[in-house]
Amino acid sequence: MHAASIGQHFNRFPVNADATNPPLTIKALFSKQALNQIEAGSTLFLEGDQAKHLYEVVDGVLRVFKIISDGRRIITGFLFPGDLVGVSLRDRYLYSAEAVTLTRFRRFGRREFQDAVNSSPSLQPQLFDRICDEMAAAQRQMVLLSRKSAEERVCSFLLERLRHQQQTSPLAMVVDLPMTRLDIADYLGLTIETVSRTITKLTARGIFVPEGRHGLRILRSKSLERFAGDDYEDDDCGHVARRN
Amino acid sequence: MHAASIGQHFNRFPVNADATNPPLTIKALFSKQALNQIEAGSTLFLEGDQAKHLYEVVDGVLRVFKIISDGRRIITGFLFPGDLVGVSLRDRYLYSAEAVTLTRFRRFGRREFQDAVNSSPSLQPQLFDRICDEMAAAQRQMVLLSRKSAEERVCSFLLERLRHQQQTSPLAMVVDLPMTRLDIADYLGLTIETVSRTITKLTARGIFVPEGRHGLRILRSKSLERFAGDDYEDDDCGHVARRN
DNA sequence: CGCCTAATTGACAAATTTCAATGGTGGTGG
DNA sequence: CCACCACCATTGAAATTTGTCAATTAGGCG
Repeated sequence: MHAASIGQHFNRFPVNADATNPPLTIKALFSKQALNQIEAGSTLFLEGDQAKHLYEVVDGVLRVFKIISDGRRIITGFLFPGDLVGVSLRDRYLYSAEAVTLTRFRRFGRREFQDAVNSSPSLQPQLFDRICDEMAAAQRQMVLLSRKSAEERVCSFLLERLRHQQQTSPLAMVVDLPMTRLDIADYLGLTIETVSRTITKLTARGIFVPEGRHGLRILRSKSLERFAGDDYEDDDCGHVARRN
Repeated sequence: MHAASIGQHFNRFPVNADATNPPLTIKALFSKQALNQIEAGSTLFLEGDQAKHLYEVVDGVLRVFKIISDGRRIITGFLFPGDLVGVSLRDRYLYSAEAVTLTRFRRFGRREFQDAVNSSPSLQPQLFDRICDEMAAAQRQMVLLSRKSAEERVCSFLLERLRHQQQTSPLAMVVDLPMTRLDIADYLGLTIETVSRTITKLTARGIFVPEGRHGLRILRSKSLERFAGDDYEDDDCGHVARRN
């Protein structure tokens, strides 16, 4: 993927937890905070709440979503260990956050966090990087929601998850999906039925095999990539004629 | 709209263009840069290019987009006078930018911009605010693309444009649409035909009347709001049934 | 082992896209 | 100044994709 090759990540610095020096990494900053946890299904905060804190997911998975009229839900993202919740917001949360699974997290007062970042030149680029990642992800999602077919959406999602997992276990070929089909549907802008049918169809084609209810063993990751539909690196310059 | 009530805007400070003091606003920072312009239809930069500059639109309109396989185009945003292009990016542009109309702009080296912002405590919150706005806009767009009907998308778009124009001329009731229907379609994740049909339908309902090819006089802005589908501020908890 | 909920599957409906044709507008050159 | 051309927009009809509604199946946990 293109985006992966783009940025240097500054958030892999060695951790300095020494109390006399300011922390060198955001991770170190959070590591001093108390560890909390919430049950699967419970709410971390609601859209519109005063945004008093920032959160770092330590363990588990969160879903971040908005609700619009007649109860339609849009999951704008899932958050995994190491992710920050609420980096780019002002005084109110723009979305709600719930635990998909039992989730442990640390939190930080927004004001204190800002102060810490502002006073540390080494933290600023890290925060900026995180924000850029968030923005890039948002744009990828807009592409997905705007123009991709159900099949492309599901493949993109699985690929995203696979790649993410491979950052920690490079050889992993089983995509773990702790969230429900409804969560996936609300993330991909589809219905539960369409997600299910698409998974069935891809299974039939031998792209993967289900492994329990929350796992898919990827058999042909190349096909997955091909079906994901973001191969703008294709033949030539990508300025070719378009429909009609 | 909810988002509008959320943040304080720090970018309305009085401009200090005095050469001896650092500029107090991003606008002031840019105001010292040379004015350039590009023709309608020409390219400012391409996705994947080295991101050497940041741009401020002075006059005109830009479209910002990505292209995926088989030439599908996704316009992730339009940029109007006062907007910045490329605040949240690393070393490469994540999207291409083209002029919709003749556009005048100023630009700034990214490195210099970062330095200026980092060395000025008054600029930092301004930049942060811009980034938050960008993120909030991206999320609104995800909601739109994920779950809204064609009618809701078109109404949301027109409302967005109307509100934007009313920031400068509060009583304006004519939405100016300098972009083509294809641009609108690629922004809303629809086809040109669906956009056209939807506009026809809304015209028939007396929501607005066309004024030339690039203008719509809004007659019933309340209806427009109602049809836009983001009335989560409703009576009570926002889980009520709606519309038609 | 059996229940409960999540997931799958099927038949049908609805919304949007696709394909095709027509209409309109603005610009340019005769 | 008008006519024509190119491009953009609109409209219609058919096709396709996805959503909706209604069963049915199957994991996983007590």
